[in-house]
Amino acid sequence: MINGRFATAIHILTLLAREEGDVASSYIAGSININPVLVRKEISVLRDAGFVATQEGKNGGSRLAVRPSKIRLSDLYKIIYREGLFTHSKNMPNQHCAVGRRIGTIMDNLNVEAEQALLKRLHAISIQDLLDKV
Amino acid sequence: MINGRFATAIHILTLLAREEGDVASSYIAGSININPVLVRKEISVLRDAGFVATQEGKNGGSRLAVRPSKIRLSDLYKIIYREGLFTHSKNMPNQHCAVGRRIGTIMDNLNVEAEQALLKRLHAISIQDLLDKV
DNA sequence: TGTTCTGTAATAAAAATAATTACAGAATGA
DNA sequence: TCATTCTGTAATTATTTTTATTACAGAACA
Repeated sequence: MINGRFATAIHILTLLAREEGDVASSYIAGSININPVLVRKEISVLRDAGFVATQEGKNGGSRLAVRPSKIRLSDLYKIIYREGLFTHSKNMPNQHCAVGRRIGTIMDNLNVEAEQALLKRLHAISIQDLLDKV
Repeated sequence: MINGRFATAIHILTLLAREEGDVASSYIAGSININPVLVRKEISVLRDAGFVATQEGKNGGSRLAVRPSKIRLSDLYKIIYREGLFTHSKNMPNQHCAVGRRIGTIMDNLNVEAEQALLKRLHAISIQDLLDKV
């Protein structure tokens, strides 16, 4: 679902987009109302993607590394749902049944279609757009 | 995610679309490789929606109640994800923070946008279309 | 009237998410 | 220098969600 990590990432980035200096993970966690460790983990993903920069040590924290208008939600989606939002069931369908044999491929194609539709829409929305709504 | 119940429903309907008479839940469960009770539960939802008809008792089972071309995946999606695929986190964000105060509405809007994009695509695909691929 | 289906409730097991604890290392500055 | 306050990350626990199982009443049929 689009919540969970995706919502967390959006919240983090929108918050950072509004703040001047380095923002501590505990502060961000206080705004989202989740555990600071989860924030740090998500930030490490965002950092790997080049969206944020982090300063360790006292008075440290994170800040945006690019302009908010450069962060599209489609990028975020791809980073976070690397393995596809619409994942496989791990129960192997019955291969002796014609439908069971084909359903895997059918669902795969469907997932691709669905994700493409989603990404196309998310591509048009940036963190700046969300920021404008705050 | 699009799997789980959604994939189950699609599998059930595609199977029923290929079969002549009433199909038992245990047979369907054997094709999907899940528990028959889950199949019966999902069928009860599909029945409430008017897509399938069920015959109880010996030699009973389910069959399609409408033509496969009349069942669009967008309909299925709506039936199954009544409360929205992209649901809320139940942690209330910090209302003393400007971002925390607005993020709920922002995510709600985003979810609507995302679902609309998804539904638009799913609207163009029917069970008949999937059947043609089997 | 026994057999074989369904419907559904209740419970248990498994998987996915989120929270917490713990601690080493980095930067700061008194 | 060294106490303080940050981060990063591993390990564990707790919670929630999803799936599976068990159980049994009722329907239809031969």
